[in-house]
Amino acid sequence: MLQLNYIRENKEEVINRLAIKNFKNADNIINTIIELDTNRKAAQKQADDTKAEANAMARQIGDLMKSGKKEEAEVLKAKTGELKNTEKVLDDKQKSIEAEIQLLLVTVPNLPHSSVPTGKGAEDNTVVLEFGDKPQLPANAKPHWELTSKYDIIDFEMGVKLTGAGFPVYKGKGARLQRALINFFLDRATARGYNEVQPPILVNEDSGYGTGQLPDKEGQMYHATVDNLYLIPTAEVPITNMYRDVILKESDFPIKNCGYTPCFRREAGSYGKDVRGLNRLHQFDKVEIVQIAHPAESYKILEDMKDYVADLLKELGLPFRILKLCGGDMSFGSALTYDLEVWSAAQQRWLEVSSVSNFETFQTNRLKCRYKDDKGKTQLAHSLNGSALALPRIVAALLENYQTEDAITIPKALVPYCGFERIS
RNA sequence: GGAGAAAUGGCAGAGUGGUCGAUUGCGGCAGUCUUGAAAACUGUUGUACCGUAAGGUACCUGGGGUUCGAAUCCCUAUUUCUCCGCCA
Repeated sequence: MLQLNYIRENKEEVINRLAIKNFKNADNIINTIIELDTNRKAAQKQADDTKAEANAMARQIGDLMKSGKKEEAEVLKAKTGELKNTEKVLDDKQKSIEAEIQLLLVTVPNLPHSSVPTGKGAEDNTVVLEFGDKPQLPANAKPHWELTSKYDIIDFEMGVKLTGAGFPVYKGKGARLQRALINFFLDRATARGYNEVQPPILVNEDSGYGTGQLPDKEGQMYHATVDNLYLIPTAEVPITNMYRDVILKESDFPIKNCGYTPCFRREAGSYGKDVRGLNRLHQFDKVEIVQIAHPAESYKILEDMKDYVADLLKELGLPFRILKLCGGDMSFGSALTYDLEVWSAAQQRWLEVSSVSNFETFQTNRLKCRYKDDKGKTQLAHSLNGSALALPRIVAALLENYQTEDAITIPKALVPYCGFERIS
């Protein structure tokens, strides 16, 4: 959520930058918000003045009572009735304007960073790095969904029986590979100074709002309605919400957390070949890295996070590329996003395995995550997060890229974690 | 799940209808003293909104109510603690 004061003071700039995100009707919405805010201020002034008057009168009545002047007190009491009514009306007015502002404000996306390229969609993203050689596969190379059944390591049909499509059952060395990847990712992250946390995978409504999944992406989360809890779509939600309503000290920075959780996404509305095999699941495993940063440091940190994820892919020996997303392809809350995609050799396509973003104050404004600066003033912190990494597509690329005639070779870095060198 | 108790500022802990945004202690910050530090002493120390400012308003877990006036009384939700039950 953008800061109202910032919108007021930088109206033209806000409208121009929203254009880069292809946000429709920005001019109209921003002007309406500012106008409503002006009304709100006037309403608050009136309400506050009325309350001040009522408070003064109550004090007077108290004094009169104490000094035994009951009749005078009664006279004043009679006067307060009208004041109370006015108070109620003005309060309601203020509240309804505030609600109106809020309703509009949550529809406005974050402003893109000045380096974000313009563009409409995925085709306009900038490739900032392409790394590694695409492997030459044997003539009869198979896509991962055939390999998984050939070696009996992932059972999609069993998942359908137990739950439904998009909930695979990992078996034998397939299951072990999952565990190996999770441990590998967590070990690397902690070695880089991230503090490992194991958060709940169900969160309440407040947390959903805090990181912005609610209200707009309500339909994308599984909702346990009996207790009004949501299954997390990413560990970003609980880990970032740990800093909801928190005032930090400057010396607390940098705050680096990582965590493994299963992630749950309804993925309502996605069908077709993109969802085959491991390409798109309803439940999957992911290690997430999250930082709360000093605003002056956040872009340096973003680069560092991006480079860290790239290092993971290098260690796994997967060819990858890094994209800087254009305005039209960026997520709602992000100011700058790098996507990391691995080359899936049998599918002959890039698969997104990580998205690393700086949200600047967009999340922390809603979360009320602040710090005291050197002048003792409270300021909003910056929040950043990235996948490091999501498992399914990594597994897909590993299986496809490392396949031989009769086996799948495990990359060196993973062997100590797997306890085997090949799947055959 | 049943019965009872409780929730106050960074922490501890007073406050049971009026001048309480809240006594006090600890912690934090600034200063005095000191070569420096500690100790001691002095001062200061929540957040948000409105206002150029003076100042005003709101917040004592959340929501609602009683009252001229609520941290204080009532209702409700949540959480915590104790006892009982159940249980990985």
